[in-house]
Amino acid sequence: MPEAHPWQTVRHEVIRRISERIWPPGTLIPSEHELAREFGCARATVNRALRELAEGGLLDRRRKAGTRVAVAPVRKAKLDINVIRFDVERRGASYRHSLIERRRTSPTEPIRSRLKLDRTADMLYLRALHLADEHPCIYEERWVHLAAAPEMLEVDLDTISANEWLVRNLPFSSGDIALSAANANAREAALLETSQGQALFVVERTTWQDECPITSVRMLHAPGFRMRMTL
Amino acid sequence: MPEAHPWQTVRHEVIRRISERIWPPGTLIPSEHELAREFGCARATVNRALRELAEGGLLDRRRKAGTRVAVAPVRKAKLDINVIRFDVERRGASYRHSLIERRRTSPTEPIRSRLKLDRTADMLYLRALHLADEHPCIYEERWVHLAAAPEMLEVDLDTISANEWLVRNLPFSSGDIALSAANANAREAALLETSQGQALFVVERTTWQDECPITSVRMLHAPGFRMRMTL
DNA sequence: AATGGCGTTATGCATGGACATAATGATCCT
DNA sequence: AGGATCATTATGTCCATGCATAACGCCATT
Repeated sequence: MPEAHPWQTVRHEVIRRISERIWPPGTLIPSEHELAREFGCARATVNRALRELAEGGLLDRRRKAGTRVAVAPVRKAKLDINVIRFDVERRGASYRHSLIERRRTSPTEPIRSRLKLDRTADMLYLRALHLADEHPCIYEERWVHLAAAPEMLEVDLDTISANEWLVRNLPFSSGDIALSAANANAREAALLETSQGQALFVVERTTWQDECPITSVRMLHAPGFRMRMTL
Repeated sequence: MPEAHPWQTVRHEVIRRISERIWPPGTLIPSEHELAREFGCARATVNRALRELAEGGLLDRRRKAGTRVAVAPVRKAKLDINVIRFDVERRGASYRHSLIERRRTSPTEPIRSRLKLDRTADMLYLRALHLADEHPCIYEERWVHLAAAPEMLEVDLDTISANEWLVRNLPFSSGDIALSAANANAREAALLETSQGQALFVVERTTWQDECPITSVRMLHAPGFRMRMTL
């Protein structure tokens, strides 16, 4: 495995020294200057390597104080949030989605507080099913803030899912995600072709553009779903 | 909001142009050279900003082809994986853990295949409960590969949890995580002080050091648990 | 019309120098 | 002794420049 780029060589070597406990947790490691001399490269190169490792949580860096190996590393796992259709098709299944309900209405109280809107807000309430090879894989309930996405009214949601339209047309700047587990109620069980009480994986996502809420969605995954990530 | 650092100014401005659809999805944005001229900074500075945005999934960059706004952004959510004790204490609760079982044994078939070990592997099988304010919040079943962590045999697991000891003493280089939902069986329900069939949030994590497996753990979270992340 | 080669170009990375900033630790003053 | 001050130092960031590499697109050849 030839390390073509110096900064990757440095990163790799630092990881090695940490994992082999040459530099145990808590150790103050040499300064960028010293490492640059040791590896025979520029300080900026060492900096790039150390910065990446610090972002990953393996190192703690503070000005003047120096760089030390994280004592109790808060590892950062990365999760790719993809368009649902892609996830399904990547698994080799055919994708289809089906709109169950589409209603223009004002938000319920929980949604109002979550999106920081008042009762006069003009919203679209959508319920839809995502299918893989004609089997339901996700049931979603979504609220769309029409002031943030007025074009949404014109979109043919049988052709393109709200999920995909929003991702493509409103690149959002921020959002938060909550993952949990819940027992399927009768309606949810029927839609997902499973039985009442079945444990479902729940993803709740709210996205914002600056301070303006765009959409909030609750997605129930069919039994057997596993969300994978690496760190 | 004064942007002290040029590269942050650039990043912020690019985000603005994307979110305000001045550069709609798919657009080929100006080259680093042009942006550097426009912002009156060095190309390296523009590069830093664009590279970060590309890592976040908002831009697609290819040599010669240039940089374009991602059409269907695969957003990257970041999850902080902390030591359980910290998570509990940060919520203001008192932490305690309790070892239920500790057995030196050879791995079961599923574990063997997951960790790519054979039946002769020397392992520690642990079952433990993590409590917040004396209420169970996580039940974990863990396999530790003793060849990778022989000191584990000497550790007093009533004093420090396996979770914490491993994180502190074996900074791992890689790992994978799978999240899912499962119905509690009778034993799990009893341990977590809930009822059978209750939907539980399940985290399965396997960590490796280079190619050598260290530990594989299945953690069942008590009802009501929500894992939060931002993107 | 299809194919193969080649120049052009945008990004990827490196260098070496510089200044900014923050925190440490020693020194000085009260 | 205690507190304020300041030089030191490691990281954070920047710049200008250069070479490396990948890939688009033109062009000549087949």
